[in-house]
This record gives sequence, C-alpha cells and structure tokens, in this order.
Amino acid sequence: MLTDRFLRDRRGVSLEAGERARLEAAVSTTSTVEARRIIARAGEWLDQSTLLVEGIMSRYLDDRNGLRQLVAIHLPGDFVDLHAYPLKRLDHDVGTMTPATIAIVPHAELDAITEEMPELTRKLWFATLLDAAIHRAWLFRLGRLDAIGRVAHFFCETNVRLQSAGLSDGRRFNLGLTQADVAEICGLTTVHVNRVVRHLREEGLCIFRNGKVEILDAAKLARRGQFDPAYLYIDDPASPTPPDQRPRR
Amino acid sequence: MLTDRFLRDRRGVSLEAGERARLEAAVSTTSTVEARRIIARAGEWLDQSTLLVEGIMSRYLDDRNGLRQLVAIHLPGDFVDLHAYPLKRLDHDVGTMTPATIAIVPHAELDAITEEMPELTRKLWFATLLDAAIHRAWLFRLGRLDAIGRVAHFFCETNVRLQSAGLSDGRRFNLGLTQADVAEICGLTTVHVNRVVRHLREEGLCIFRNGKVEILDAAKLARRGQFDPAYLYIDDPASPTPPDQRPRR
DNA sequence: GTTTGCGATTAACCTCGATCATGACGATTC
DNA sequence: GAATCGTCATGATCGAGGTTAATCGCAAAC
Repeated sequence: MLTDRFLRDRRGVSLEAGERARLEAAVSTTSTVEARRIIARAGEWLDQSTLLVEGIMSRYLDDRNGLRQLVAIHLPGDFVDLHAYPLKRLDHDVGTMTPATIAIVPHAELDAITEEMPELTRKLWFATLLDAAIHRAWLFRLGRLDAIGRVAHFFCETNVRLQSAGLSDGRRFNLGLTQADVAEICGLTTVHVNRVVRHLREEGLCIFRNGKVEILDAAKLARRGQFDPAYLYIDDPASPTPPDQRPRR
Repeated sequence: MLTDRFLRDRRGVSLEAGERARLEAAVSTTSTVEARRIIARAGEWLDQSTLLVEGIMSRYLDDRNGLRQLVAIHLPGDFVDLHAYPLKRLDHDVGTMTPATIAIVPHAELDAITEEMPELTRKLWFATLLDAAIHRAWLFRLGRLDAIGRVAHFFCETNVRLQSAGLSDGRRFNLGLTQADVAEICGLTTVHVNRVVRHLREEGLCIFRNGKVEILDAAKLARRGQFDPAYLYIDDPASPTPPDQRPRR
C-alpha cells in the first residue's frame, strides 16, 4: 500500500514482491502533515527517512535574504530523504508544499536491509541517484534555459513524473503549487512567472491556473523547454531494448 | 595508491585499511587520458566506473545549440561515475578537462562488494550522494546568485575540495580551467566571466590567471558567494561533535 | 454584508548580463 | 619570420527579467 508507487515503472529496478514487503515492513509509523510544514532542517542529524505517500514535498536551500531555492520537489512514491541514510546529516531543509501523508522508515531498518538484501540495497541506491539525475536536469534548466523554457521544462518533467505515479493522464494534472512556488523552482520572480504563464497560454502551449496544469501542445512545450525524459529512467515499452540488460553474472 | 584520496577526511565514512585494499583490488586497469576527451556519452550503458586519480574531469549536458552546461567537476580522488553502477545508463556526458589519470572499476567487482561488504557499500553510496549534495549547491548558485557571487562560490567550493585532496594550501591552487570553462560551470558567457574576474581582482577578493587561483580575502569571497562548506561533509576537527554519532545498534 | 488575506495580474522603470565586435598576447607550427 | 590558434581583454549596444507598487478576484472568517 504505502510503497506502491515507489520505483514504479523504472526499468530493471522495480521492486519484486518480496522486496516490497520487506520495505513495507520497515515503515515504523505513518502520519499526515499540513501544507507548508518543515519536516527536517539543514544541519540536522537524522536516524530515519521519509517516504511520501500522498501530497507534494520539497527540498530547498535558503539564501542570506531569506529567499529560497528549491532543489527538488517530491511526488507520491518518492523516498524523499532516503539520501539522509548514507549522509546522516542534511545539507538542506525538507518540507511539505501541500497537505501530505508520509511513512517513516528508521535507519536501523535500512541497516538490516543493506546487510541482508544487496539487490534491494542497489535499488534504494538507484532511487537516490535518480534524484541526483533530476538535480542535473534542474541545473541545465537554470543554466541554459530562458524563463519560458524553464517553466516549460518544469511542467514537462512534472507531467511525466506524475503520469508514472498514476496522477496525470499526460494532458492535465493537479499540481498543488502557486506561481510563487514555480518561481522558487525556476529561479525567477513571481511577477515574471506570471508573465511566462500568460505567454505559454497565449501561445497555446499550456494553461496553469489554480494549481492545475493543462498541456495543450505537448510536443511544442517539450521543444520550448528542450525536454527529453531520458533522465527520469522511466520504463517505456516503446523505447528500444537496452543492449546491456543481460542478467548479472 | 590509486584510492588514497577517495573519501579522505569525510567524517564517519573514510575508508578502513581493509576497505581501501578491497577497492584497490577492484581496479581492473589504469590509464592516462588527454585533455578534452570524452570518456562516456549520455545514453550509454556502462559496465564499469571511473575513479579519477590525477587531473580534472567534468560531467555536462548539451543543449540544442551545442552549448554545454557543466553539472559537476571532479577532482583527484573522486569516483567520477560511480553513480553509473546503480543507474547503468548515463543521462549526461563525462569528459576530461585536463590531462588525467584514471582507474577503471568493473561493475562486477562492485557487485561482489555490495554482496560481501555492506559497510563499504554504504560508503560508496555516500560518495555518490556527496555528488548530489554538490549538485544542490550548484542549483543554489545558478538560481540565487548573481554573476560575481556564482564565480566566488565556485572558487570557494573548489578551494575547499582541493584542500581536502591535498592540492590546495587554502590560499592558492592550480585549477586547469579557462575562463570559458568557468562560464560553462556558472551559466555565464566567457565575456562576462572575464568582467567578473576583473571585478574580483580589483576588489581584492581573488586573482584568477592562467588557470591558477589565488584567494586574497577568503572571508569576503565566501560572503560574496554565500558559501558555507557544510554540504561538502568534510571532517573538520574544529567543528562540534555530531550529537548522533553513536555507533549503530 | 463586510472584512481579511492570499494569489494572480499588470504597469513603469531600470539593471545585469548577453550579444556583437575588435584587438592584444603568447604559444605552436610551417 | 609569418601565420595560426587559443585565451584573455574591453567597448558599445540591447533586451530579458528584476524591482516596486498598485489593483483585482475570490474564498474564508466574522
């Protein structure tokens, strides 16, 4: 139940039934959290990690002036701060964007898993590196795209991720975010995000209103944001079989 | 020898002698590579990873116009594409910036390590998540800092990283990069990097000439780049003891 | 029915950094 | 010595996006 969406449709690393059961058993508690609550702060030492079941969470860094730069947003099925397991100490804050349901996994359980289940360990490792791959795409977004491209890229990415979580039909999805949130994600001001949103609407690419996104022209939107979903490592039956997908010796 | 600098001075995760020997034994070959060579391309399926022994390497994403956004630079001691072990397929290119010496570790060896040495596995996992933490700092740099701050932040980060590799005395270091390289890292044009470098020199913060950096006022430079080295997880004897550093049950 | 407050919207102005262009300098190579 | 190339340097111009501020719409609260 809780882990149903974790690593869903990820080629070669989706969980086996036994692995899923083991992970499920590792959950100590579940709870609901209000929107805009801080779950963990930079510098904290953690002995547990958070699996997001419902809602949207984020990770962010503060600058000197109190402004934030979001470095990740997390959707249902994401193991939000699994990386706190090897790192132990956080380098950023973690919080909810919308009301959320979370499951807590104590690091002692992860110790047991890494001792006993190397294959599952590699899959957990994979999950954290998927986050790193998304970080890289975000770096590209901030470093090489203009404002319109950044927002377009973000909407494309989120659409694909939500779709693989079963929360988007590929055309429209409910993103619980404000224009100000998108600004913190894309390194822009809210005022300019507003201009960009209007532009995307007037050009017939997509509509963002009341936290809901409707994609009008997916191909054009992806082109405008130079979006290629390869970095999300999602299992797409249409894509060619990997040349090197033989089982390990 | 080859792995001497790997995870050096990282609190709680530096390698034990036995672990280092095991990793050393996992190296299949070493080789030297010229500057500006591509080691691996996006989309490739890999069955080995690269440990950087000498020189500087980078990872980058290409945009449609052939421009690059660097997403990481790697210094001696870095396990450059260890993340390719769980991911198997790369989402970006990997290449040398300067002439380099590299050691190759087959993934089959890493399979064996993950089966037999869970503690070492967690340390390797840690190394990849350290890269992710650096990605996040880079996101902050691109999203929240102006041009001068970005370059200042980059010099501060690289100084600390090189110092922990024993390649900087904390005041000056040899970075084999050009102003154009710094531009690809900081999401700027070479022309503007040139102006920023002049500004930093005229303000007495640091001098960047012929690929060498000399830091004149470390405190001011760090302040200008809002640099705080916590995210590098380097063992600093002066810092307070972690509250939660008890051995695992 | 009024107040409160958040989020979206729009306008006016201005700055930072991109773009375009040109040239200097040093290190190859012929 | 001349030619070529990579890197550094600097000026002029321009536009994308920041800043500031005012307004509007709408839902919840009283």
